Amino acid sequence: MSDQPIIKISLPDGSVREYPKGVTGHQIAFSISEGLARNVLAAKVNGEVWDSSRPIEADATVTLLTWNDPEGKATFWHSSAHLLAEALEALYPGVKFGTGPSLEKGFYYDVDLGGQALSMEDFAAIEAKMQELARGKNQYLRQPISKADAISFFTEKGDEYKLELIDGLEDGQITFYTQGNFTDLCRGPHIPNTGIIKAIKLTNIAGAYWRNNQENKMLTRIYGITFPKQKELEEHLHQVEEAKKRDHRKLGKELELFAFSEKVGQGLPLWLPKGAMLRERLESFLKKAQLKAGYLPVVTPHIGSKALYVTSGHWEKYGKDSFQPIKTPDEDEEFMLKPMNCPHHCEIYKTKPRSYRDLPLRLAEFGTVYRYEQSGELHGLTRVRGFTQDDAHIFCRTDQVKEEFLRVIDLVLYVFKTLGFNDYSAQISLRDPENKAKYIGTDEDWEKAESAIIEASAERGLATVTELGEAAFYGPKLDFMVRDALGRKWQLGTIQVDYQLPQRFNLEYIGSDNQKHQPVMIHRAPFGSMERFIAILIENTAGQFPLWLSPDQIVILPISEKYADYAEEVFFTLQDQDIRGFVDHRDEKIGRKIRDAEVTKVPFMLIVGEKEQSEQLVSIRRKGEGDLGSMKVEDFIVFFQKEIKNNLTSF
RNA sequence: GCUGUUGUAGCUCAGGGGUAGAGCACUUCCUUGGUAAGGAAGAGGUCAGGGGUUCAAAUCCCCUCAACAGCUCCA
Repeated sequence: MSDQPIIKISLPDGSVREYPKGVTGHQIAFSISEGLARNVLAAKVNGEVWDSSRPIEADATVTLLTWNDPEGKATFWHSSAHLLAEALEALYPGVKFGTGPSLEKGFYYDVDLGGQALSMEDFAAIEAKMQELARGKNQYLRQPISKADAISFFTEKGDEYKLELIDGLEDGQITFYTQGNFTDLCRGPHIPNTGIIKAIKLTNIAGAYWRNNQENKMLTRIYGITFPKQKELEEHLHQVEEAKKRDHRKLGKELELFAFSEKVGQGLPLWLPKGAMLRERLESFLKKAQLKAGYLPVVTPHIGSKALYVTSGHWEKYGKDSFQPIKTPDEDEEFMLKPMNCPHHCEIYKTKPRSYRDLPLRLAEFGTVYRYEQSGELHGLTRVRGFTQDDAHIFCRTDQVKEEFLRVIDLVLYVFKTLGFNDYSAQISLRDPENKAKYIGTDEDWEKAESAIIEASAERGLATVTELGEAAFYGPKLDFMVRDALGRKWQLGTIQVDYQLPQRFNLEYIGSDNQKHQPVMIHRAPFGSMERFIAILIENTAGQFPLWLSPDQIVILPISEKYADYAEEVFFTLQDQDIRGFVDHRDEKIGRKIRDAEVTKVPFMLIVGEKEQSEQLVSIRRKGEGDLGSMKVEDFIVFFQKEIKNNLTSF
């Protein structure tokens, strides 16, 4: 009616429009343009995402969400999960449902098929059913429901998982959503109707524990992804294929960087010559920076007596799940493969009395450690059982913690920047306030350590996310997380403040007051581990490493065997300038040699034939770019060294 | 650790109850070639390992190991 109350809707462009009370997101969109109305998937009302069909009853700030908004996609995929569930219920009567959320890319639904096995071969039929249901353009209908009615609905259906979820919900806050013949317990929101879902692909199937708890039953998790257009699905699948080509396990084999052997053992990488050279370069790069940053190198053994880990607390915490103790001919004598370097470093600290003038003491070691990771966790070089940490422990006074922490952040950022790791996130990992028993140490120490990390991160302007319950058992951490080619997240650099170990090892120093004090320890590793870092480096660069790291920097390609001597001469000149590579003496045509050099990702090809030999030149070809013309060998050396200098700045 | 899938030549993969296949790589020979694959011949496998069914098993069944995907874990 004309005297309907009016409400004010603020839109993202700053405009404020008036609509009758009860207007929906869809109606607002329609008043702007028909095209927008067609594309609206949901509406963000005062910061909360709503169905675009839900009436707005008061003045509000509204953002209309489309496929271009992350929240629009999330809604689309969540609704797709419901569509999957509807298809499953149609094809597998009696199926029970766990949860079915959207993901960063796609969605899943956890289901219990009552012992019936489902495989990827069944996907085609399920996808077809989903397509059929999508074409029905069924609306997603929201329905608030009382707790009692919700319980009776799912009791009748016999779905104990939904009943368990309802159990944790508050009466009056419960909603159901129905599309077609399928009704689900769901907070929403959803897209207007199933017809918007045009392209459907089920991608994977795997087990997942109910409510993420190992003690619970394992459900079948079905993953999928959907798009509003077929073309977008095709593009997505293409991208996934491209990403697979960057997988470090594949490239590591192809480029002969590392290998695994069943006989050596699971999760124990073998570094091949090219990989070892790459790794050594990375090590010396960091060693150089650390020397400038005031670190002192130390070297400690690969094993330590069990007593060392009893003192550190690692024995109690991880003893059962570690490689088991090494015995000696001496009864009762036991050693452990070291799972961490810190206890050894604490003993180095204790080799002499320390004065406050000695602090901070920064002890650095590329220390190889061994951890018995769960077999299901092992993954290429990113999760292994023997790996080398670019470890260091900073022993300092309480008043130096923040300054030291800041200096470590700077070092980590330098490392990341030099290696082109721009896409990282900084995560502050604190202890789980609900479960303090998992950790050692007093509340006071934890609070001091946690605030030191939070302050230092803020001071360096890091964009951080905070995760509760992710701390190490002895202290909070600042972790630098990156993603691999397939989008999985891994921790690389880490900085941890620790008040516990100094206590357990009775570390002390004499202060200016001539009294004994306890130092604070900072554990830190900019790479994290050489193995994982190199894995990510391989994936980031697709195996095309920066010139200074490349195992072979140049290859010399003689046109024929007649120029072999000249090729050797050029090679030795370059080798004298520390330029790495080899001469391709094979009895092949130049086209073939070029192709093989391209495939093995050698940055520079130096072609030598009659013309080059007679004029003392080399013809330069850059991988991926092609012919750069001819130049004198000396000029190439200058050019080459300038290249390296440009992307390898010092700390 | 759990659930599922997979395991055939150095690599990528086809095959499938009746003597083991291809391409690339490798070896030898021919070719001495100018900017992304020259030609020919040859060699190479206990079909992951163990057990079972069968006249016969690489193939079917069971166990073990490993890899892969996800979950759980991660000092």
